[in-house]
Amino acid sequence: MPRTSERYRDARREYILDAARRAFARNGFHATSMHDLFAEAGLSSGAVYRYFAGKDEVVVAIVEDNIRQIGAMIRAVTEERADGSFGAALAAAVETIQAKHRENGLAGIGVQAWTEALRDPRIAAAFEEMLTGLRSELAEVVAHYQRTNTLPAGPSAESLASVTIAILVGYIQQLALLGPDAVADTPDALRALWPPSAVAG
Amino acid sequence: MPRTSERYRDARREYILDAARRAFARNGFHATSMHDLFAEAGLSSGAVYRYFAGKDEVVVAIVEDNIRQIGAMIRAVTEERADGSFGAALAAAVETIQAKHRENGLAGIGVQAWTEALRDPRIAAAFEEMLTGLRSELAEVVAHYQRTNTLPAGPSAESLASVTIAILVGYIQQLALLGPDAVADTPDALRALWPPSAVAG
DNA sequence: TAAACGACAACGATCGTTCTCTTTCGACTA
DNA sequence: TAGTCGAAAGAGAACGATCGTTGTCGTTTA
Repeated sequence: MPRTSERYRDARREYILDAARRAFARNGFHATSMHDLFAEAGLSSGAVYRYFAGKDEVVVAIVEDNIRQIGAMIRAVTEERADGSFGAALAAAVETIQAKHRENGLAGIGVQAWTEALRDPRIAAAFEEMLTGLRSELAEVVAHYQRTNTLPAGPSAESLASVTIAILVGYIQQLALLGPDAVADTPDALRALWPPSAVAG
Repeated sequence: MPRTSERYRDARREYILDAARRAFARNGFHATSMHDLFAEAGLSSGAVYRYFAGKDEVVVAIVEDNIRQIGAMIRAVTEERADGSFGAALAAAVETIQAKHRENGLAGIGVQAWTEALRDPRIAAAFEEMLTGLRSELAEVVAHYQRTNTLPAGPSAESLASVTIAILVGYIQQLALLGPDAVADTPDALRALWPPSAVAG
């Protein structure tokens, strides 16, 4: 077996995915042809097709990675900031997303991924898992702020978690469509909406 | 000139757009071929191409209409509810969007439209106009709630308007990806977050 | 040295679009 | 008012281009 170490194959796969991410971020999933991808990667069709069964598989791999990235970022930030204010945690999440977007077009891929979820059951399932899982995890964080009177105690923690996710999703959309500068003041607004020791509800 | 009244042509165009909307909501912009559209409308290619120069023009027309619809709904609700609470206005907007989505798949078309905006300059311009226009209009509404201490006075009204738009955009995404039932409790959460006479900030 | 890797040409299918021909109907004329 | 003409509307076959994919053959390496 020549050149067939698992390490080699994984690295090659990742190399192709990196090229695909660049091409997709530049021109979109559908406007990017496989030939465009071959050119971006500097590889032949044969090389790429040895690692991916088809274009759909490349797209799914990229989307699933995008979902994991965003989910992980939100989880990490909200959990490690659990001692600060709710607004500060949200602001930190938003700032992390923005920084990542500047370096690899995270938001654009994300918006395209939502559209793919409407059509591809695998992607839809990945999103449903991520969104519902994130909602129940955020619900625990939110419940903490409800107990400290930063957030109203009336509504369920899950419903507040949904609104939290909506804010982040909406931020990603504006990041992709309007650019980072247009939403540069969002973190300030979030911190002000839910400051360290406010009492709402 | 046979059958050439402006009324007839407009009605015909609208008929084709209705068929396109159904087909696009079912299968997505790209997975729907022109032949699918011909079948859905019960027309020949010649008939459709007499009213639209190409597929892109159909997509742009649908997207621009979708943008207008959503923008108008938000404007109407937030302006006529300016006497109630901020949370109630947001909840009403969300409920209006949900009702419209149940009847014509508004949210799915919307999510797809965001992706198209990344690639088509005409759609990008339409979105930028809509989002920035909506932001400055919502800023006036928001400023009113800032004066009545429902919203914090610290951040700019524009930045709070951006967060407001993010909530609505994020809600539309969840509506499209998870379905109406998964976000049925969002209105309650919004009303609780910004109740009639709360003091925040 | 055998098996995996990779290059490259080419194929088959799909899809958007066009072209030609027929049908329909409003306007003008006798 | 009846008849005719011409232009717009519509049908449908077909075309050309694109694109994803495959198959073959040389190359590399454990």
